[in-house]
Amino acid sequence: MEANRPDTVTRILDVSERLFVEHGFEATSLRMITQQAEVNLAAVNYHFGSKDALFEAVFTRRLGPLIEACLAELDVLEGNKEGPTAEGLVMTFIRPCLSLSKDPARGGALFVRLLSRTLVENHRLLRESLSQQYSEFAQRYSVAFRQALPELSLETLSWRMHLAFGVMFNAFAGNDVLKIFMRSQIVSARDPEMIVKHLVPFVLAGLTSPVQE
Amino acid sequence: MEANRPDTVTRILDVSERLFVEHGFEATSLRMITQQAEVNLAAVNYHFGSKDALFEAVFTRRLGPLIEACLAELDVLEGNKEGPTAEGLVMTFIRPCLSLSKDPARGGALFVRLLSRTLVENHRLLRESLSQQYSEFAQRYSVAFRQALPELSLETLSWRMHLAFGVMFNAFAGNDVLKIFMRSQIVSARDPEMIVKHLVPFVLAGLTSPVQE
DNA sequence: AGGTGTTTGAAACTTACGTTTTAATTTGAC
DNA sequence: GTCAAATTAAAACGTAAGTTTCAAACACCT
Repeated sequence: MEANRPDTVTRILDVSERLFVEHGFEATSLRMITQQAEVNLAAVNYHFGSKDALFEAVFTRRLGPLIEACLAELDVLEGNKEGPTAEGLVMTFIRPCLSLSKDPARGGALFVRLLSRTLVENHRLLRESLSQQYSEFAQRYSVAFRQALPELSLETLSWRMHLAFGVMFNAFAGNDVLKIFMRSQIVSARDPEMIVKHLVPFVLAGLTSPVQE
Repeated sequence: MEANRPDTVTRILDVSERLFVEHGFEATSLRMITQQAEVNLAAVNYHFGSKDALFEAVFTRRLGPLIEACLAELDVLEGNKEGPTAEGLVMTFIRPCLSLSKDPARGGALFVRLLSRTLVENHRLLRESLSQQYSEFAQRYSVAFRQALPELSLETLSWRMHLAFGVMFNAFAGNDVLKIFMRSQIVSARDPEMIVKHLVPFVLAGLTSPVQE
């Protein structure tokens, strides 16, 4: 057929990624996917086994490299003489997200939105398979943030990391709470450069704010 | 039958609220709802018309009062002589959320989670019906934050409000990004008092952080 | 008590879903 | 070119979904 038309598996993954983000897992039918991917209905079950397995495949295709990129950035940062700073740590997460968001070949910002959706939906995939698979990720960041912000108690630091990663994920996913209420939403809310420009100072301020007594 | 057993409509709403949060709109069937609510299957369509209308009813039952409570807090704050502070403004939103979260009779923290889920899922209900219905909410906060933080440019302020409301919603919804990766999640992540203790300083720091050049 | 409008109950209807099956087609090695 | 394996195509299967129907039960007013 055509030269640069991706193969069946890739076409299914690409279309699924987009549709899962747009409509969610449950509301996306295999017939929608196979129709838009221009493949036969049975192709999904043939190549992936089930709709659940397809979802996992869509997910792991992007998450693995993203985590790897963060860990690689952490390696570089920890190679420096002086210990990691909060800003340096935040950027080890921001940069891979930004890179992913700007690369259409890797799904652009789609995957971060999918990740965000899946998180909120509390999928069993995240609770079971992935949680222990990427436990190194959280472990490394926990240790590094303890070094970068030693003046914070363990409880406070855990909470701030929780809040910081939450707001970062949300920002990259383009989740705009205020858009429900506002007619004029932020026009640049999904421009990756703009995200970083405003997100990083916000997160850093929250992370490094002096503890209240 | 029993004395304090709520009527059919209320039982349906209560069960729906919980199930929509747990499984999402699409994955929650009317048969699940009517079974747990101990009402007939046809009762949903009789009282609400459709599953979509039921969802809207579940939603508006809580959102209206929550918005009203925020606006009432804003009224009080704006009645003071000196203009509103960022902290005062944040608290006008935090207090009603906290109050809702602590009140089981009003669904406790369930509704905030439903709101968060619905936001991320980008339901048409939020895009269409509710957006203009509660536009006063965003309008009032926009004006008030402009007064409280006059040194920020309009762009920066919009972004910070966007990020601040995002992290506040997320915190109250108990969305824990790191829980995918960590075995030991924050145990207190859904204790309302703990949320406020750590959330408010974080958000305030982000909102009032000096602008970078 | 009788009668009217409202609510509930049980069943069926239509549709769409994920999956399976079987045959046709294509691919790749010898 | 041939044959076996892998892939695609088309159709059907069983199930569960939202909705509708219609009769029975209930509530309320005079």
